[in-house]
Amino acid sequence: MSAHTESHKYQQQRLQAIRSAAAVFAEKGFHGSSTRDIAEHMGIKQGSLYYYFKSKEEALGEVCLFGIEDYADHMKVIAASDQSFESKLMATITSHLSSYRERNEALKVYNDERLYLPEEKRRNLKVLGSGYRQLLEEIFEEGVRSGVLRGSIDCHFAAQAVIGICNAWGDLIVRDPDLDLFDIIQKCTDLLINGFRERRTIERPIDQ
Amino acid sequence: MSAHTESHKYQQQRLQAIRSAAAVFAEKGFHGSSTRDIAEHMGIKQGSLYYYFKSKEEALGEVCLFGIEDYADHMKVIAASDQSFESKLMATITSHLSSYRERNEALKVYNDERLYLPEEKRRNLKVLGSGYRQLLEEIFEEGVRSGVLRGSIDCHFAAQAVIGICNAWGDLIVRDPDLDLFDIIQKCTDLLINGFRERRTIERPIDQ
DNA sequence: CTTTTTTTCTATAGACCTATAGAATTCTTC
DNA sequence: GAAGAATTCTATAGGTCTATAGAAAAAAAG
Repeated sequence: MSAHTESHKYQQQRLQAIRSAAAVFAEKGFHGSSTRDIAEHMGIKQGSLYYYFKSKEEALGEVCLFGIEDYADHMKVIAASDQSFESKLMATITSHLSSYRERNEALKVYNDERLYLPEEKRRNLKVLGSGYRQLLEEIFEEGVRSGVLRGSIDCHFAAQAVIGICNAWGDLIVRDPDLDLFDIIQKCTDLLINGFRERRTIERPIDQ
Repeated sequence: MSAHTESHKYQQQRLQAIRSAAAVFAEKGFHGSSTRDIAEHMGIKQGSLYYYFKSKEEALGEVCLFGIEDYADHMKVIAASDQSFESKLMATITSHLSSYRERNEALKVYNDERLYLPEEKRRNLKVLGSGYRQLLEEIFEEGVRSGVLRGSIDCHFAAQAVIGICNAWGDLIVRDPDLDLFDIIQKCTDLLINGFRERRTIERPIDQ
């Protein structure tokens, strides 16, 4: 029963444990992963993992939090910035998809496994996730007010659609490292703004 | 070791077993579900389940097949039909989303759990899934040729995007039975065709 | 009603998994 | 380099899970 000085090494290793759990959960799912898998991934023995987590479930909670947290933070920066609607949308998609490619697997775990958390923890996480969606929704509302977007669109639907499409492509990106991230970002943005229909009027494609 | 007369009752019960497995897998995931859960769901004892499946994994395989099969069949009907691009797209979305709401949970299991199947079975399923996407892609190509869609769009991207957005909304639909299916179908179709941008030109909204 | 076949049940072997306890090791600090 | 603290290890209790074997029950056939 250690008195948790929260030493430097402890913090470092705990972070590593979260990363390892994220990688393993992302590949095999929460129930398909064993604590042995996670421990092996970080180069320690199974029992030692419990120095950092009080249970496997706590590990899942930390991974989900890690996944959504700075992701939601990033959204705040975008929402607060002084860009056009189109730039904000593209920045959102870029942030979302990049996080799948580069950052870590925690976002995927948040998306796919959080429902295995106990009710209460899930509610806490939902606050962050809803906050994210809310900010995105407000970006759309602003877009409508400024006349860039059609007045008839449902901003709640729009925000969900962006998140959905990003998660779908995120999964594909994780599975296929050869996919061109920037190409997908552009096409997603283009789709959401312009749709697929041919127009008789000549209009600039979205400027980046 | 029965000689499998494939009696009427056997077939009936096996189908029930697949349905039960689909329901349980959809709720708890493959690794989170036990054979006891599945058996209980169909009102028999755990051991009896092995009269219908040789392993839990085989059950997953059957569920995935069941999920994608008539779903892909339905796509063939749509693709072969003699409708406008817009009608075909809407029919596709309708079929996809309705299957989440009404039919069964097998499609969700196909989407989320098939990667836990052994390599070979996964390849077999991939044929069906790719066929589905292929048909959708061809619908888009036809749309481009007929001038309804912009010539600049990437039809492979478009098909993936449709599938992605349908799966994303499908998950939401499963979790929230109050969502208005037809409303979502219309908004998805509208988004994919027209995008969110305001146009100065006056154009009819998509006719249904 | 008896025999045969199909379906379900009970019981269990054998594997694996989580979480804990206490020993062993490594790192700090004096 | 000795004492104390932090980290990792080994070993295991106690639980659950898959899959099988053989008995029992139900259904079908004669």
